[in-house]
Amino acid sequence: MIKSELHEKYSYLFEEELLDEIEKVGVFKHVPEGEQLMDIGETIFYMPLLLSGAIKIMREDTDGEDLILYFIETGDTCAMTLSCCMGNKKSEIRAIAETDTELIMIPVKKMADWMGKYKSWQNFILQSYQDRLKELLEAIDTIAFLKMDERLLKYLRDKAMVNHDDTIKVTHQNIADDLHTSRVVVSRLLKSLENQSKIKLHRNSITIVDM
DNA sequence: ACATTAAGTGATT
DNA sequence: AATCACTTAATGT
Repeated sequence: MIKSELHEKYSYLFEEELLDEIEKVGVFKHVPEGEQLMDIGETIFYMPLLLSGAIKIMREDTDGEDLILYFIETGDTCAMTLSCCMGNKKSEIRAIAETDTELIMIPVKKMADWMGKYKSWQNFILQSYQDRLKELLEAIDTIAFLKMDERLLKYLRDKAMVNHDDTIKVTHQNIADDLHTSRVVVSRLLKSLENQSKIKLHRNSITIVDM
């Protein structure tokens, strides 16, 4: 079961021997929606390879308030673990399962081995690093340059994307927490987005009209 | 029927 | 955009 899923999702990236090694040392894990995978300051021992689902990556401000950075999906890995093999052992971010997620945990010490051994692994790591960096820059742009209503719309679209569903199950308060603003502001902006026919509001859920 | 939680709104800073 | 204060609507017990 693990084997078939692993091959299905990663055979286009990795050669057979590497897939076999991953299978041998990797630990399969199912993470239910909402569960925290990693917290700020925690030591990283495993690098996660996503098989299905999505994970929300959050940063924390000085008062302990959260702010969403981005989502990672199937085929992605965590950039934090990548910088880990360069000496950083503690996580700078918090990771929470956005949906039910299946992943394979690979011991961090294997990463360095495989870097020299498998070209495909090296490519994957470098590519992931690049992807994450790009997403981080995008997150900065979003926070710095977009107005709240644009941020909100982007958030909703991203969320719909990773959930593969244009109806999102959230409360206004949940959104406010993720975007680091207040519930009242979210309610008002959502209302105006609804008036622009971009979304439809229901209790505990929001439907995106035009993707 | 009542309590609780989510959402809507005016006014103020 | 944040906060307060209050209202209204939906849902659970």
